[in-house]
Amino acid sequence: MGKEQANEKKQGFVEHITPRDVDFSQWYTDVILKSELVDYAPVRGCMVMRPYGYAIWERIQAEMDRRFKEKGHENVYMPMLIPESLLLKEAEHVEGFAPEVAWVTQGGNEVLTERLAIRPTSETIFCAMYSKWVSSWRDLPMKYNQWCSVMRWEKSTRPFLRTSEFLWQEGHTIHETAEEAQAETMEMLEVYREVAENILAMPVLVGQKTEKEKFAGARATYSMEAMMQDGKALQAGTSHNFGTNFAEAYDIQFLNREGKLTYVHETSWGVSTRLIGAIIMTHGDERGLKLPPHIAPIQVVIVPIAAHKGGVMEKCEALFTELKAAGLRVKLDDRDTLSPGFKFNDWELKGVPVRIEIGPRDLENGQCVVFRRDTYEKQNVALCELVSMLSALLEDIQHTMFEIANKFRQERITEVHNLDELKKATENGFAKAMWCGDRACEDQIKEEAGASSRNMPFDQTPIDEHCVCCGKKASKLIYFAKAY
RNA sequence: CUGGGUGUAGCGCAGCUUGGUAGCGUGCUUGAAUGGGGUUCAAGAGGCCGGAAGUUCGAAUCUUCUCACCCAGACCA
Repeated sequence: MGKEQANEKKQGFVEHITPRDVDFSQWYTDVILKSELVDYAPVRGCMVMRPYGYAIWERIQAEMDRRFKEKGHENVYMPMLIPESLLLKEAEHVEGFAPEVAWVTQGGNEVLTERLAIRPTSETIFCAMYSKWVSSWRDLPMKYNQWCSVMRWEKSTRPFLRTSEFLWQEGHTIHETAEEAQAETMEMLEVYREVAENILAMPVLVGQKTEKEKFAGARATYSMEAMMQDGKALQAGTSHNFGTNFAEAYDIQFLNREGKLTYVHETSWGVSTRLIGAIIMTHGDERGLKLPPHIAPIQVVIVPIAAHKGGVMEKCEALFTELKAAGLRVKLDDRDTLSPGFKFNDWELKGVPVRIEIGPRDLENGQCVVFRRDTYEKQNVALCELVSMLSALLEDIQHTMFEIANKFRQERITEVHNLDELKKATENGFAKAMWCGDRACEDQIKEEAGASSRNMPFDQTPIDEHCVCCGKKASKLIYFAKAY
């Protein structure tokens, strides 16, 4: 916050947050710190996830994990350390990750004979184990997932979006055929899309990454891309098909149905705590966080007014019990030194979807005041009808948040036909364009517009015959945007 | 990694030009009143000024080095 702002007479709702439209980056930093999602750690590039932030991650985990298991995956846990010799087996993979690997070189007082990588991702160690575990086509598929943290020695970091250590989930599967591996890759991408849109209320574009942007060692990478409120893209999840690339490097073979030794087809897919950053930058507003009800750690907060007066607190406690029993994630704010006004702002900053106010006036009328965070609307609701209306209200908020985000995104996706249009479109949104498929054009667009290719949608209905960059015959429909 | 900026009480800042051992707001503690959009009054606690070295009788202030964070790029998830 600037000096002038800090010295101004304080008024309004959240004067301690930099306005979103003034400085989006600073707004983001202010929101995540003030809403107590994270704090900076005493280690370079790392963050501490505080209870409220971690609770959001736990909600995301729960939603994802349930779906993974429904699709037949099992959770495992692999070691955090990877011997250098193991990491080095797949050349492209090494080249991609080597610059940002952190190494353990000493244990106690002894210098290690072989240094150990702190996993930047676990393909290599999964491969080592899979090669040990698979021998027959009857063993396939193997569909494992792990929840863990990984470490990448990043040069510049930002809470949730890019930190040296981050929490994620990495699914690793091996299959008998190329078709099965491709189906798995698509199926998990669809799981990600469904959670992003239905649970996080965040519209995403799914599609295939270009050769330039694909994962190191993958035959094909698919992603979901979300648009933040500054018009920049955030890669929110990836799903990779490795074909037999890793299998050949790590010797993962099995006897097929014809009795011939064959390489497995492998996939991997992951989402990280970056999703929390995506939620913040998709939905947040001038008052702070705005959490979709499905992942909000607290869906409903009850704020007593004049709590010491006859019956108020008792009524609040009864209501708390009732809502909790109805399956809602509810919190009673019984802090006795804070004024109601302070609490209103506090819970809005923290993004709680619904607030209930109950005071002496309400008790007389047998009602309460219900406030919704997404639209700021307040209404009086009879206490006897409260429980039944709340679940409908939460669903409506969830739906409305998606619609608003979707409308915002649609308005900022522009079909472009030349480089100038692309530059303009990517200043505050995505450009939808045709591309010849040459790396040179992709590089030139990055150079001139500062925009990178995001992905190529599955619906390839062309919008032009010519490449947006070189004007030659175009072969692909593709999105470009500035990215985080 | 390149360019710019910032580190002084939990948080936000002033003090630095012109050296003399630290101040404001807010928060925190205690008490009382108040309570429907960041309450009020009173009394308190809290900092070797990011770290190291140097100049000096004396350094938050001057010099050098270093670390961390923020912003914009480059690079990467």
